[in-house]
Amino acid sequence: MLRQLPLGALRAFEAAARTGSFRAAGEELAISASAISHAIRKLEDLIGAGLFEREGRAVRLNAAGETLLRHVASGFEELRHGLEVVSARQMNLLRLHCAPSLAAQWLLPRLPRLIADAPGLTVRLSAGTDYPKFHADEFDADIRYGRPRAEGLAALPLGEETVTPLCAPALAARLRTPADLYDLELIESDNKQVRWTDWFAANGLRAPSPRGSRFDRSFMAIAAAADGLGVALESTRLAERELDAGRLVAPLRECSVDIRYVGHFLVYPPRARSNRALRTFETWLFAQLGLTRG
Amino acid sequence: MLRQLPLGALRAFEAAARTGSFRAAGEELAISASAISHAIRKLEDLIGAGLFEREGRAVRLNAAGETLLRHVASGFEELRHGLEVVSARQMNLLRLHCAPSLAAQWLLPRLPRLIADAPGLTVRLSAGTDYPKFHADEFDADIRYGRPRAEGLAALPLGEETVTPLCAPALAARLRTPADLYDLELIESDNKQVRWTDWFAANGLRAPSPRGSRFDRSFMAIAAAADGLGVALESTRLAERELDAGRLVAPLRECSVDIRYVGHFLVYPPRARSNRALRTFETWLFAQLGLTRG
DNA sequence: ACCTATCGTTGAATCCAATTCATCGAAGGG
DNA sequence: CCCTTCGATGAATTGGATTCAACGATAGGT
Repeated sequence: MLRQLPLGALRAFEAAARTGSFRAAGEELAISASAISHAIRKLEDLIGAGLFEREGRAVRLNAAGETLLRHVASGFEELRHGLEVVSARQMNLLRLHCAPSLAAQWLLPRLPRLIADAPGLTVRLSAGTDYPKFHADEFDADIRYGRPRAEGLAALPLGEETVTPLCAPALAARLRTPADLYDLELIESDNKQVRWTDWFAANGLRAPSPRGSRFDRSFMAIAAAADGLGVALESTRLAERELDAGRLVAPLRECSVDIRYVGHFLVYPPRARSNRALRTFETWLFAQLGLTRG
Repeated sequence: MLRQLPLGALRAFEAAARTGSFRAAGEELAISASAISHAIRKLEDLIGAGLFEREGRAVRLNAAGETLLRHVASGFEELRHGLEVVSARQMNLLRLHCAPSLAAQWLLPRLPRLIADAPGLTVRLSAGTDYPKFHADEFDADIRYGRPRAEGLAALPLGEETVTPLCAPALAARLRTPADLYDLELIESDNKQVRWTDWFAANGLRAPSPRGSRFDRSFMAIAAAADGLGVALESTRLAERELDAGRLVAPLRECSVDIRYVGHFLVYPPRARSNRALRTFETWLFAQLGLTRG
């Protein structure tokens, strides 16, 4: 069934259709324009219909050609990607997707350490809120915020994080008790599981009506808080750098009830168990978090 | 970028991986087993890793091979399918998807007439309740029950249908007024927009509590009614054959309010406008239904 | 244990399909 | 009007895919 697939001709067609020129296609494939012409003629004879409109010395795809191009392009892309995946596995490449704030605040600062700890490992990191589609084999693993709903995926909780009010040192003097928050600007983070309402409730207080800035990324809320814009309610893990550098402090940590919860998960398809790069990374990640795997 | 895709080797790999045998792969591709061996060795050299485990005279895919096979299989399938689509267009083939009951009750009996009316046209008909995915180019058009939600599709209403109580002639004697239905078995059709409740309401009566048989396909409800199992509430278009043959009658047609509504739609992607087979079919379909297009 | 059949491997030889070459016509740009 | 660029075409060529032939390994039968 695949026996009579004119693969070479299809490759020539793809290049010609994409570039819109036989000459350009030939250059791309390092063959002559004549070869492209022959190949496309062969295809057209096979299907019994034209694929290009010849207009003088120019060529333009017709409807059938457009249709064929869609299929052929995605088909070749799939082949190319398949080879890339198995090659990547061999070269110890980890294709990692990560929630944006954790990537920026926690993972990126540690990448040099990872490279040092795991010689030969190379990491390709993508940050985004979209959920990567593992079935398309675009990524080996994902660190995501929130428990994944999808079935058939391994999801390892990355330990508990502590959520507490954070602000610049200059503001901390005005913060002795949770009730002092009523007088300050509260920075709200969207898309988070723990919000100001929850924190006030845990401390037996009514949350004030919404005011202050809103951000839809934790790292922006943290940066805003460090700039003195107000008090952010964020995970100490995500604010680790600012806390260590003294740009942020957690003034109520000793005199309030902080919220602990599991925010992030390492997720990958079961078949990735055999991926050497991922195994290396998982071990390193859990060690960095002070966790034992399980 | 596609220049160095070893297409021939990938084809050999696909056959070998699928059949699990180099010899079988060779037979399928009409080349020798030796050629398969050479091709796969070339692939393995290229990616720098093995794809098969050699165990004596047997070969078995390893993890990398499994991964590559998934991609390569779907890639070739896409190429093959692309050629099929453009070839089909040329041979005046209409790949039609259709709601099951309309296909069985209305379209199938008319197919001989279509073939006669449109010489050279060939039809491939699939019946199913699933919505065909046009982006995968599996079908040229769909006749579906209910207005389609999807955007970016042309959806032509196929005229109004009349829904009225239908039963076998033997039962019709006991049906003079809508109220007589209280004494008879009512056949309920699931997945329909018009149900007994609606019909009774339109006739100023309270619907009796559910009793009688239930079917999830109209053609089954119609067959059951023709067999004397009770009274079905169905479209006269779907019951056309049984009504013409006298196996079913519509006893209340003259003394009740029947429900008229648009149940079926012809749906296709905009690009299909240039499809000759579809144009032929659309013209024929509207003529059969006594409709003017628009 | 022995024989036989089957399967995959390997390197050299072979061959045929893909490609090039040479030439042509057509169209656009200056 | 000349010059350049592009694609088409058919015959010639070439190099990469394929076969060939010999070999090792394994399984099954007797």
